[in-house]
Amino acid sequence: MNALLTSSQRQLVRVISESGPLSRTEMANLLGLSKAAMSGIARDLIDLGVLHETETVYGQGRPSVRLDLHPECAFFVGISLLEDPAPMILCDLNGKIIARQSMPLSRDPQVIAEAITEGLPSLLEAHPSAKEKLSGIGVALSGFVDETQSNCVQSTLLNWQDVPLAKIIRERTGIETFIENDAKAVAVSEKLFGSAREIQSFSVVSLGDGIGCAHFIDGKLYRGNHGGAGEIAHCTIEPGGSPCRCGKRGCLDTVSSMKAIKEMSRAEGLECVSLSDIENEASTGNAAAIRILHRAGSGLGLAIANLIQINDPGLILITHVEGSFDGLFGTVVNQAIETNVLPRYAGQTPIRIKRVDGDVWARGAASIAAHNFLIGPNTN
Amino acid sequence: MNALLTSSQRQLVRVISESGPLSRTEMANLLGLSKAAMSGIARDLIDLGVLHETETVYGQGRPSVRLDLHPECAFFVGISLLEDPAPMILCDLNGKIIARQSMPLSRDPQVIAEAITEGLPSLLEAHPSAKEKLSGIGVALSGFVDETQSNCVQSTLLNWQDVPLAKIIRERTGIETFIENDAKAVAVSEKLFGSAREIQSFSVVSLGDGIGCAHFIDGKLYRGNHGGAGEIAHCTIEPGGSPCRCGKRGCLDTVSSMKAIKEMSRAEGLECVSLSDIENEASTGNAAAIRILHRAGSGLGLAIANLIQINDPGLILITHVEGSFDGLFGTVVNQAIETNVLPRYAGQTPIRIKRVDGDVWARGAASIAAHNFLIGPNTN
DNA sequence: GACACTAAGTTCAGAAAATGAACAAATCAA
DNA sequence: TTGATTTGTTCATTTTCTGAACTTAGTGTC
Repeated sequence: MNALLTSSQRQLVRVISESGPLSRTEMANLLGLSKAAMSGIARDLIDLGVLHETETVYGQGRPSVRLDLHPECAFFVGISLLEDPAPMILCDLNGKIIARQSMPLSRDPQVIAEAITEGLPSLLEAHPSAKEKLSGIGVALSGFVDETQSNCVQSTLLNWQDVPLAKIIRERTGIETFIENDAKAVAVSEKLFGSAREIQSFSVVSLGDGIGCAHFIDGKLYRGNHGGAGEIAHCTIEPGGSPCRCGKRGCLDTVSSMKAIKEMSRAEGLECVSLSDIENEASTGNAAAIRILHRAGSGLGLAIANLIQINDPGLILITHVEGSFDGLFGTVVNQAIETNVLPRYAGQTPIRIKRVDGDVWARGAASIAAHNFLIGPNTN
Repeated sequence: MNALLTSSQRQLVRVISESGPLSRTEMANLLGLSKAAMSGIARDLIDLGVLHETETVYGQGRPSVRLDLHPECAFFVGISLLEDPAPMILCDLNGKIIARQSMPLSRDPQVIAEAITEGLPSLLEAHPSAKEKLSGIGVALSGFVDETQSNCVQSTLLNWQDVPLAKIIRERTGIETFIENDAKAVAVSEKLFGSAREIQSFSVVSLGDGIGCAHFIDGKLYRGNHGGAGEIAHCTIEPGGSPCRCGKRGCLDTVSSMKAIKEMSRAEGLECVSLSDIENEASTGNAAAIRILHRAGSGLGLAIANLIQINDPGLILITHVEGSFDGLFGTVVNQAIETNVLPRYAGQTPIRIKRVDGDVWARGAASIAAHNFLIGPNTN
């Protein structure tokens, strides 16, 4: 179906997915087409079930009718290989999750493909229309993915090297499949479903056991020359600092990741199992807890400040699963960003904090499939 | 003339400017058009004088004829407002400088426009065809420029705030004019005329009295949300370090710029007026000189490593006017990059050093006009 | 409530751009 | 010399877009 859309239809779908519902006239202006051409394109897409008419807006003259993507014109499956068991969700074109289950995680791509194939029927069971209009599978994983979103070039976590996972799953299930790095998948889902819809250039920093980061530049996910754009976790923050598992020293990952914070706490003899625990300790005046949070926060803040200086994004979106940004840690992060960004820019770059639930990765994965459905792999 | 080209013609011109001479069949494949369509488009562009046939390539079957941009189909004037007197050059579509003169620098935009208008006749005097085909003026300056390349949002050096310089010059001379930040202009000239032609994503770091940086991402200059992408000079490199004129502390600019290196030398009592002098001192074992170069080199290396980690560019091009990269400074920069980049990427990002002459800025400025002529402001 | 006024969206003939297929052109290989 | 091969052209046809006139569905005014 994707391939059946003409290039103008594609452009229109893209514009709506970025800007939300628009009238025909508005779309004609945005795309630089005549009203006549728009009229035809819109009619075709409505007939195809891709668009539908929504609200009517009254002003002077004939009211305009806004067109939006029909949320149920396509459905997507998203799978996260970052957790065990691996979550598997079904969602519509708006990113709404309509079914959820899980499957065992494996390091063998064939076994993964098999598990997905076996899991699909029950996932789709209660949703016959989704079954019919299933348009793609997305898989999120920790590692480097090539620009075709088909091959995992390298994954330490899964111990992979050049694994054509997408092709394997595609062949096994018969469904169009794309894979993506975890942080990049989250960025796409924020662009497509989330709070960064209308922003052309922004970066997502995802804070969890590790630290991920991905950039949208001029409306497109920028993956970098080796798929490594956004590897902020291994920026040197403390020159000559603690050794990192990557082989260098003083990486951001060794200072500000949740894993690092917890390890530092343990080393200091604090009995903390979560960020909240450490925040609590700090708020009661525990010097070690304060020191750890300060170090972690200023490290992350410095890295983000560098990112702002280098790329001048329109938004920094920090996602975190655990803890909160209301405490000392968040305060220090914000302060460090302020003090390390050019004064005339400080405060000019919106920093948005978003607490995400356990579905982030799976939803991100699904958004990769949705993105390929909407925009297509080749951005003409 | 620019406006007279159709969108297909534009695309073709762009492809050739990126890939160099191509046969009609190759272009048809690259643009996804039929041979028939290509044939017509090529004919039109040849008739317009934009393209011309170059070498004939023999293989099996009918030989193919490569088409290239006609270097004399358009001429551009480039002016650098970074020096006094301000250089003013005339160049063709290949970036070849065919005339050169200078004009007095001023802080008054009206006076600048006047000086340009007065300088044009003598610049064009010996080149009647250039006079006829003059297609644009480019101006490079130190400061922030908005995305329309018309307004200087802010320039400390010129003490400007929201100056619509391009419009003023355009109105005074009657010639299409674009302005650009110095580092970004150099990046464009490297993409258009220089060694980064075929690379889609790369960063230029220009080392001089100050440090500039600009990114090409997916074949387009990325200027950032406030035009501030590439402000690497004010990344914090030494937290809590020396105060910078920007108001922060420990900026790269305070450690690694030529100005900083010279100031540090003076503070150490070294009688050095150029980088070469300091390199000489260092090579004879002068501890202070070695310390200064080490500090400056590792600062710059760290900043570039951060840039690589964050953006994973296909090339880092370091341009420098003064000194050389053969000595201690260059060695330390390279080492610092190596040790601060993810080991599995170290050495994967080509670092190219380019010594540039005094025409860089003016040629960069001209390339901005050329870019707008070739690709147009709106990238459709 | 009749009337003008406004702006959205449609229709349709015609222009513009791209295609497919057949063909001409220029070479190599045997 | 003949056939194979590939580039590039031509032309009728199809696809896509435009301009202008028109229909539609409201608001504002008297």
